[in-house]
Amino acid sequence: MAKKLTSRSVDYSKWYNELVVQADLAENSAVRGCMIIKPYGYAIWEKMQAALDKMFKATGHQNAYFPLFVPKSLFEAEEKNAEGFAKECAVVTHYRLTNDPDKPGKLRVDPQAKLEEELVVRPTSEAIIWNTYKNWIQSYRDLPILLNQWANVVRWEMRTRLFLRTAEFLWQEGHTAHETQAEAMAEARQMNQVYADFVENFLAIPVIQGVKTPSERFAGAEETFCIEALMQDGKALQAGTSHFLGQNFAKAFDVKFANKEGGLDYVWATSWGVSTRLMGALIMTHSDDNGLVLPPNLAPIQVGIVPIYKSEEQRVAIAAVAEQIKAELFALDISVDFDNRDAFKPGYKFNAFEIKGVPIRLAIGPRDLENEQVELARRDTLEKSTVKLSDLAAHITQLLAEMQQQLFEKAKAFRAEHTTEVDDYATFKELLETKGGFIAAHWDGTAETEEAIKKETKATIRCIPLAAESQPGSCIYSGKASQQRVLFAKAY
RNA sequence: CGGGGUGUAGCGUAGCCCGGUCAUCGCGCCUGCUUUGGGAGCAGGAGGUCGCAGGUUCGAAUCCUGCCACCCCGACCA
Repeated sequence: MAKKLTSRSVDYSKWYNELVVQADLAENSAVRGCMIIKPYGYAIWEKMQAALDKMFKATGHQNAYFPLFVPKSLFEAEEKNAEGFAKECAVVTHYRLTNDPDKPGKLRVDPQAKLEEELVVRPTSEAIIWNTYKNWIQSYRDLPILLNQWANVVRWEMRTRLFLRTAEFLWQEGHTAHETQAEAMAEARQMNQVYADFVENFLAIPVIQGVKTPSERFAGAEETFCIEALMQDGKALQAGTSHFLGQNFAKAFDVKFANKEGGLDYVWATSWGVSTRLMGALIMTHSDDNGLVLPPNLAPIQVGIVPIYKSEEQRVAIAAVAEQIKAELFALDISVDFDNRDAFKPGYKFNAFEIKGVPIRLAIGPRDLENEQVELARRDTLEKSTVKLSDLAAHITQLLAEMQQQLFEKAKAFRAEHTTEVDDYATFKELLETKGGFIAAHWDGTAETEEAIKKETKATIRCIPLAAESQPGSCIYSGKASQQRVLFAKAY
């Protein structure tokens, strides 16, 4: 079962994997590095999708869908992007299988069916989309294009882990085209802000907004904005990115438009995405030794009801009350699961709801019936209380909102405790090994220093925070002058 | 692709060095009874080509050879 999270000595990865399985979210597939998302896990993803989609629409975006396959010639058009992803591409080379003459009953790839041009399974869709935008854009009147697609992508990573890094994953990717640099830059910033709002308000995970250093930038981007979160084991997790792509893709795919002055300009671009990795962030931010803890806004089941009875008569009477509560909460748009299965005992059901992270659990027994009350247990604090039936709906409505807020505050307090300003390299190294978390330190701005620190400590610059005030200092590694602190951490 | 390791029931495992009632145990599953306010107890039961293919031997989960798969460490990474 789960071990203590806070101890540095535990095998966190084991804890994480066990938790994912126990909470019934996902499992490894027979396909290498791929993941099967189970119904309960997918329900959470759907909630994320719904909330994000609403925010995208509110900022003027529409959904569309582009092909899974990218012809190699298109893929390689934007050199930096192609180079960045080349090492992790799945490639389709044939389109047919045939009976194997040497092994009866077996199939082999038909050598006759070799594709004229290989198809890359998209690791991201800039190439195929910009090849399309070329045909859609002639004039400034065609701009901006503000599209998003919900899709799967494939990145053939060496090492995989449920939700955090799987060979195939689900995500949304926004791809926008603009008339001016300023407009594209504003879009990239806006979407990073949308991500920050979403993750903080729905997942209850506090994030730091920042920009990536050149070496950590998305392949093909001129600026990468990101939101960085801190997990309970002190490691950082990149939760979302938004890229200002400049005119790189427009130039690679020759996307020009006639501007208002009658000249011809290259289009300015952005792309932005978040993935099922957010599920990993959710798990690692809030969960405890008893299992998953879900913020009410994302919980597929917000209230679980457990009946406690001895006789069939009691069971019927309790079910009547439970159904009534369920109907009342349903009318308030609160999702309820009344677990009336006779094959399981109450203790088992308590535990099952706990593992799944159901925010509020109600227990109703004969005692409660008599007193017109229920026992209410909240998942985050594990506290129990007794609530009168007459007050129940109002109480739950308020409590759910409160829990959402408190989970966020708790995570924020944790992050504050685990963010340290450091001015010398010895302390920096020691902190990484002991306390972990974010370390705000001065950096001379060179890739060499960044690389050296990474080699020596495994810590990377997570981001240069947008909100940071300028503060002169000297680089912890080289001692050279620096104008502001950046955030270092070991990361997933 | 380098270094290390592991394949035994749905899952997790013992046995392997030292061949011979060894196919072990736990979880899960099925049946019955008793239970039900924090993961039930007892009794009975089902389920395994011991990764695959050869070899050595009277006899192989165990020894040998070759394959295959997976895991961990490194390079890579949302």
